[in-house]
Amino acid sequence: MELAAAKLKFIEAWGKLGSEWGINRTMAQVHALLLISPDALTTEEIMEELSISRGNANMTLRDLIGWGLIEKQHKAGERKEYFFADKDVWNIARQVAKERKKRELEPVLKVLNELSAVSGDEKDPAFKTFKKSVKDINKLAGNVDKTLETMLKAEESWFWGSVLKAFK
Amino acid sequence: MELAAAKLKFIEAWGKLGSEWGINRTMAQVHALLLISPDALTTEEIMEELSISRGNANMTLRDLIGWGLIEKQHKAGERKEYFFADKDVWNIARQVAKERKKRELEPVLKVLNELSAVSGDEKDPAFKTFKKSVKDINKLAGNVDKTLETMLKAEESWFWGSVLKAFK
DNA sequence: TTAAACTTTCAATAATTTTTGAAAGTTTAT
DNA sequence: ATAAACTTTCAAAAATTATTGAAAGTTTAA
Repeated sequence: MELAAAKLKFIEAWGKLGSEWGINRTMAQVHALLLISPDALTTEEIMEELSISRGNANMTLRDLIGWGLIEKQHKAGERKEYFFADKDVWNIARQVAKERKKRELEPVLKVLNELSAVSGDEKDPAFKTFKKSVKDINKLAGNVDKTLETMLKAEESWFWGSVLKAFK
Repeated sequence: MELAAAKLKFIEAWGKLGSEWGINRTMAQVHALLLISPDALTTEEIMEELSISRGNANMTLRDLIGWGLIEKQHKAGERKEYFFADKDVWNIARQVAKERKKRELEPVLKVLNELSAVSGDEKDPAFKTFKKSVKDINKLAGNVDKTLETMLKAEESWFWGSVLKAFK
């Protein structure tokens, strides 16, 4: 396969994966484009490459900056803003994990903790089932949380080395 | 908090989390409802409880069966179908991991492998950057895959015991 | 200060996803 | 065979989410 076709396929696959996991397709595609681009690109170039409007490009780029996945770059003597993606895949994974933990997991954990304090009749099957589910989910979520915390602080090789050795 | 209010809050939170992770909100809510219900419920009861239409309830229940999260139950002498959810949270986590791996991760891994075979000029920065990204993502995905494989086969206590011990 | 170059905003529109509900289909009992 | 009880389908409608593009805003250079 030629590079040009491969790029398109990569961008498409990344966009699809993103949308299946609750991330805007265009945002994933812009990220993919910057990830495989050796140089920083302008809004203009991104609009062109992905056939999207100026407004869409601008909003998507701001979102990606908000996710900590891309940065602005300024070139000497030029007014235009250039954008580039962190190319370190482990950093990307950690950044996504960090943001989703903060935006989505933590609010749910907060609710689950509030729900742990539900009051009712210990003899009522509905009450017992509810409490057990909340408790079990809390326990699982706690383990996920600890693992993510470790991941966020860890070097890639140490992290996977530890995990995979543990499964020997 | 009273049980009735707590149930509503749980169903709402589960629905929100689902939708943020690419799972239909109603599907997550129906799952939440069955998860905290000590008995199997009929389509009628689910429609009533969540204020959704018959068609929606039927489709959602079929989807949940497809995900391996709920099952039909037949009661002696009754025509109606009853639905109940597996209450084991570790089983649920494994089932979701298994399905998403199959439906979403594996197709992407397939594409990434095809993209590894891209041909081009080794001196071209665009080519080098593309290959490196694909290679790095492949490596990360491979580690995720191994970890998921282990998770799918493992008992909860062994799995988390191993993981958390590794991070000591 | 002016104007050109560039970025941001946001109301309107388009696209996608979800839901409805009535009709069609199926199963069971008599 | 019939009818009641129940399930499934799917075209149309509603709701949600994403995108456009022109106008407004900002920055820089002369």
